[in-house]
Amino acid sequence: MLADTIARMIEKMLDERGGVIELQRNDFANQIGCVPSQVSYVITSRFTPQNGYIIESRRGGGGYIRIIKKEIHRDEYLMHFYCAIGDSIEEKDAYTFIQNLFGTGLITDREARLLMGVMSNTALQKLDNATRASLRATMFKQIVLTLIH
Amino acid sequence: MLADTIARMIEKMLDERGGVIELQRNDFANQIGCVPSQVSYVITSRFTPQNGYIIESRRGGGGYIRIIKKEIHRDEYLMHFYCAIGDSIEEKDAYTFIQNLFGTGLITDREARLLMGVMSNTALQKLDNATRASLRATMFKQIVLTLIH
DNA sequence: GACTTTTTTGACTTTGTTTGACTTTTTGAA
DNA sequence: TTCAAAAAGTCAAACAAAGTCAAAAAAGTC
Repeated sequence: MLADTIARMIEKMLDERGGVIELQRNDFANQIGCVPSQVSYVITSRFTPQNGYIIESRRGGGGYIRIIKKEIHRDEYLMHFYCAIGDSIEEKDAYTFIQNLFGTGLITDREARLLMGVMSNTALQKLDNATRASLRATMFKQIVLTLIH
Repeated sequence: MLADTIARMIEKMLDERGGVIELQRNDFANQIGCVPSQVSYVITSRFTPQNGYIIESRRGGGGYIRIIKKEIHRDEYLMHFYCAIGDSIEEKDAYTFIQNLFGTGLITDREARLLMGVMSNTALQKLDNATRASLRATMFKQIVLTLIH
């Protein structure tokens, strides 16, 4: 499919260029052999802010479309995270934290589920509530340390 | 019966293709000589998650239906694993177990490290030795359940 | 044979893609 | 300063799939 092909091309370029590219819509479309608005379509449907991209552009002579792949400053974010943990976390908050890690792409879907599993009340059912919560905090710190690695 | 014929075809393809196929509903229906929704029917009635299949699809130009057969070996192995866990595990044995999961490709390197992290004596330092060990067992069972998913 | 469940079919809906015509913004030359 | 050319943006129509649903038909069950 055309749209996918174009998306792959853009991704590859982003990879090669360290996360920022600038392209001229008409030229690019021409090169591919498609209509210019197809390029717009691909960009608006795939390179969205939700997916971690920033788009900037300018019209007129010498115009361009700039695509930037947002890269989260992992370690910084993680340190921040580490500090936010405190020394006791409820199951619900733990889930939110994990969702967050997933949301920023620091862990995968599966990792999220694994971690929710081991932190669930079910997994920790042997412990009383206070111990559970405090344990989660320690576990979390351990996770962050592993991610910083 | 039509539905069964189609189901057999799909199973055969899955077999030949190592458990993953992608098909275009209209083409496929055409090839068989049936109406497209018949294909949908077969998929929803036979290739269900309960039966160990995962279905993914996309509409629109270049759309497809992807059918994935979950490995049974995996689940079998995991059940075995689950039973082997017992109700108490030392740190060292936990590591061995995790290494095992990694060795058989059931978890990734990173997942292994994350899990070792949360199961380490460090993470569980608040607890006395016996509780730690028993907790690890519960956590492990939770992990296996997540992996079976 | 009456009743229930499963299958078959086709009409209609929703989602995703492609294309082209038209609009807006920007630049540079007369 | 004005205007033409060069971009990119917008939008809607046409097309390409897959999804849904319900009625009719067939197959089972007792």
